[in-house]
Amino acid sequence: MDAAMIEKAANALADKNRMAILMKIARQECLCCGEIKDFTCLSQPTVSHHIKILVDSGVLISTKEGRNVTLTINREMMKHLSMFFLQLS
Amino acid sequence: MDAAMIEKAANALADKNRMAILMKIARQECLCCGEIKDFTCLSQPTVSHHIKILVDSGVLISTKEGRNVTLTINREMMKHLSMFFLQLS
DNA sequence: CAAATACATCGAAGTTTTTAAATAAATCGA
DNA sequence: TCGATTTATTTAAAAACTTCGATGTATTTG
Repeated sequence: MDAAMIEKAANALADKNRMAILMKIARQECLCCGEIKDFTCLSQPTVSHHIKILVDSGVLISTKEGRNVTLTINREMMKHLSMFFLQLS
Repeated sequence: MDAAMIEKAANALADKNRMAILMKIARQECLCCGEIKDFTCLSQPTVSHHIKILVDSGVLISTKEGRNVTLTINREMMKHLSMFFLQLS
């Protein structure tokens, strides 16, 4: 887990809407894109864009189920992030 | 430590140069702005701008000593960040 | 006090990001 | 197969960010 990966994950969380999506999924265990669209006040393409950033950064994991995409927290990434900041404390 | 504070800290680390500054300070214990300017390839106003973001977000602590500003890691913030991600893991 | 040093602020240029409408692609149900 | 549903992509505009030169402010030194 080098600085570049931390930076990428940080970038994914450096947005109000993406942070809200993360917290929502943290509470609900998992959600699909449509549910995230309903939950936020964003358009479908915008949600798709944010989801892509969260998944590409490794913060979320997406699994396609039929025509739905289910999103869950990447708990391994959360562990890595936790360790990174613990080492700086 | 609410989501808004995490988001702000994440934003501070969502930049290559700011992440490099954090890692440098982590290794060197503390630095002043001039040393950061030398270490990076950035102009003095740009360094000042990045330092401000890092300090305002709570990631770094700045202490004025004469005409120098010394920067250290805010280890309490690092602990909070570590705990936040641990809870999501 | 004047000059030098260290950092902050202002203003502007260039780049990136966020956003949504339009459209495409894939999948499901009838 | 056809229409509906779900998500992705393209495109374009607006907002935000990064950067640095010029300038300002505070502090130290001679």
